[in-house]
Amino acid sequence: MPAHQIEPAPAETTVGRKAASHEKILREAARAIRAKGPAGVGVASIMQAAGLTHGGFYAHFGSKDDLVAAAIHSMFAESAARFARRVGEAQGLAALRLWIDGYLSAAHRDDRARGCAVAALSGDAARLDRQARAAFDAGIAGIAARYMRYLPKRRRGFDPRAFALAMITQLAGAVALSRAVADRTLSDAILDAARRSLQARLDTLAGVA
Amino acid sequence: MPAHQIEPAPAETTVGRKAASHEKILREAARAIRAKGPAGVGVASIMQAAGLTHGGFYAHFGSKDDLVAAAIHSMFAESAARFARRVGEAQGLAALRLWIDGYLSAAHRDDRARGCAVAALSGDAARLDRQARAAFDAGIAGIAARYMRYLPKRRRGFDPRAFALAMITQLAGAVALSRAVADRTLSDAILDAARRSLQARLDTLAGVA
DNA sequence: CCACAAATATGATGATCATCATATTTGGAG
DNA sequence: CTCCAAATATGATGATCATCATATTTGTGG
Repeated sequence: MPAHQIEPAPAETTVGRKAASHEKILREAARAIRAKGPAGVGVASIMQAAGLTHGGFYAHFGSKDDLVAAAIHSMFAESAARFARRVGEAQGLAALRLWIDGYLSAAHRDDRARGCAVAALSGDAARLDRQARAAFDAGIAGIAARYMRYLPKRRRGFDPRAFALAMITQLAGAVALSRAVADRTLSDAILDAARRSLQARLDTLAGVA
Repeated sequence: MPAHQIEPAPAETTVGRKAASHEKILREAARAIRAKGPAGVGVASIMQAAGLTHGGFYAHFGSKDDLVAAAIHSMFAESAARFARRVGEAQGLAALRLWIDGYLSAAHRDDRARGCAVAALSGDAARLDRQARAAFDAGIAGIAARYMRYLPKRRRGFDPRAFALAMITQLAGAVALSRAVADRTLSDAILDAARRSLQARLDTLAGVA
């Protein structure tokens, strides 16, 4: 019964083409929204990036707000996949160390369009509509849960959830600020400071565990 | 020779009125830009908030971009004053502890229009013009210098500048994310986690110092 | 091979916005 | 008390944008 949700429709068929267009629009929206902000990007330019014209948009999404919410959802799904790919077989704190180094890298800073949604959209999310904010909240909760799986269990003096949340804000805050400043040296120093601070906190955690 | 820069012109005189209007526009711009983002606020609505009509704007600022840059400059000046007022006579790490608790409070989260420019604008700054970004960079450098004055001196294993930068990103990242999430409980947990993490890092620093 | 329906394109519409040209108000000098 | 210049207001202009109505294309079943 759920087979039709899994099987992609043949690309040749009409319905398959519509689905392909839908995905393309979503992918381009996710890129553009991260790069220019939800308010900075227009429906027409997203459609053009997807190789279509603006008029057909409303056959795919009910409104721009709907698109933004769907795009945010897809960004977080992308992030989960990227996390899995990057940490690979690493276990425990070693996995988080790998993730932190990639997150706080110049490459991530310089690829806003494909980077983490939290770093790209924390400043804008508060101004979005209910749907989009719900997608954002769900994404944050998912990231916190993911980090917690690689942290020690709760015990006296250690709260894994609080650690995970503090880690998210340190990571996203550092990347956001490193993009905000124009001076390259300062930007690099910000990433480096956050990386060393977080890795040192993991050292402490390892020592106690 | 610099006297005329200090003496405010009498409010009754024509030139005094213009200066008063200028200040009012700047103040309202600083509020609106933090609340709605630089792209989310229009010249007309700022002028209306200042009790004027849109047309007179260009007698005060050369462009909206000029206004944004000036507003960012004034936000950081405000922040410096707020810091001094809040920490009062406190010295060393105790001063930073006071500041951290105020920064990571629900009151700050809920007053975006008058809060820290870093938390409000980190996500938008990268999209602003040269002038505005220069004002932002200068503000960040000023904050880092301020924090460093309350930290131990540089020594083996401790880099005050790196600590200050990591602190800025943790603070601003946490407030930005606490505003982004719609769920109040999660928002409170984010602020609390960041506060505990930062205060614990200051504990470590005090132990070593 | 043809006609229908789904997918996409073309082309409005009304709203919002930065900017500017011109008109009106008003404090203060004569 | 009158008139000038500075300050502010009124009212365009052209651009961009979300949305929608209508036309055109195109794959596919008959």
